[in-house]
Amino acid sequence: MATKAQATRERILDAAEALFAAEGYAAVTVRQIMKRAGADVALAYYHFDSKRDLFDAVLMRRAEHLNAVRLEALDEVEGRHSDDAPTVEEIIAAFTNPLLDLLAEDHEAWHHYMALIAQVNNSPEWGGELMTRYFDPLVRRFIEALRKALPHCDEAEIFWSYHFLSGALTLTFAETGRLDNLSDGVCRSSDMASIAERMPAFLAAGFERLCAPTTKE
Amino acid sequence: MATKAQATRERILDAAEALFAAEGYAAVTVRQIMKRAGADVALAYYHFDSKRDLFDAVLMRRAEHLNAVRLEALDEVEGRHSDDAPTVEEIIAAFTNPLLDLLAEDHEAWHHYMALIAQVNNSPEWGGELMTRYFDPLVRRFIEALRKALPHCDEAEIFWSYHFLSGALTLTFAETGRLDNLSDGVCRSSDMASIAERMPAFLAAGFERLCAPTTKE
DNA sequence: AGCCTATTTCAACGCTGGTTGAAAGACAAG
DNA sequence: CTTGTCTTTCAACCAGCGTTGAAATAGGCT
Repeated sequence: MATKAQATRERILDAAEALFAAEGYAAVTVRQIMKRAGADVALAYYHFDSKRDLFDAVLMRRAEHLNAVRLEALDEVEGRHSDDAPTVEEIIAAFTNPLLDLLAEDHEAWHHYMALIAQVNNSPEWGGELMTRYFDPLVRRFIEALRKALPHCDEAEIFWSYHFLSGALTLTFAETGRLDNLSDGVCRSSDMASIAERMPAFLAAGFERLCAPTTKE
Repeated sequence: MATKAQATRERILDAAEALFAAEGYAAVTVRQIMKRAGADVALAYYHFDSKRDLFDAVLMRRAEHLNAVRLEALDEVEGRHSDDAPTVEEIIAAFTNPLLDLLAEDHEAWHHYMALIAQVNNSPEWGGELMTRYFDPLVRRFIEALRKALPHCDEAEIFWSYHFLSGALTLTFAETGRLDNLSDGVCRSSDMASIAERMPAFLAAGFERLCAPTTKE
């Protein structure tokens, strides 16, 4: 059992996660990471192949857990509706609530991770490929569920709606402080209860409006 | 008329904009920028104080124009409604349509700019401060207009809704290719007509749902 | 013509980046 | 105690970074 080495490996990942989240991949040096982790620089290259490999490991580590709990939440919602389909808002809540739970459990860690994901999602260099690699299977399951909840809805409307959702979600969970500045303190980015109350409702309304058979021929 | 030097200055800004948009501030070197601009490295430091100053100049250059045309669009919408208030969707369209117009005029340039803004908006390091510095006056005007269109609505609901809008908008205009991958080609990030048809409607529905006096006491 | 200023080039400085090879330490098995 | 493997440290390499000072060029005044 290499439990001691595993622990340092985790410390390295934690340090890298925090720094990458705060300043972005390129702005952070391996030396900074290892200083924060309290270990020698060269040790990074014992546990990981390269800086880039370390970055991938940071992304991977929590992606698996996150996908698992979200899948569970979706299954739970679908299980509650054995005959009818869940509402759009319920499905979206199954997508966002697990995040809120994880943030409640360990805000520090998951907050860093979410801030990092927001940057990746919005990067032309990485957004296309990395988000697809780490999250696509789960997202496709959610889109499947949404399609059932909106049976008369075009495929394109659902994909576009999901894309709007993705942008709103990643920015919101990134907690950049923008909202705090803009609202002069009326709203706080870190107020998870406010997010839980508002985000699923807001987004569900968007889905339903786009999928309503109104103006389009 | 320093028209010749102005032209090189613009070429430097164009090159910097494209590279910063594609790879982020820290990943891009001044040498790369000047190579793309077809000029000597040192010339960057004749026209700008530092790499960071160049970055600010890139952001500033189009921000002013963008704010101006958006303000014009909002004034135009409000002018059309001298007695009643414009609808939420009209106001949001006044926020997004100018972007679509600019992209139609010169896609290359404005696409780079939007991709850059998406990264800034989602960065904890810059999102709070820079977005506030460059866009706040305009955003506050829009929020004012929205407040009039939703007179019974809480301030907090409007700020949160705007925040969701901001995330959806910046990711969408960043055109990262994520949507293309996810939808297996059914939707294309670069399809501006699809955005124009769907985004204002989607977001307006969200605003209206959050501001509807239903469940909240 | 010569001059003056605005612009552009050249060559370099000091420093830090990611990365590595070899040596040292820890520690379990024999 | 010795051996061997896993983990950690030390010291260094070299390419490339942001930045600068001084020299070259260009182009409008007088």
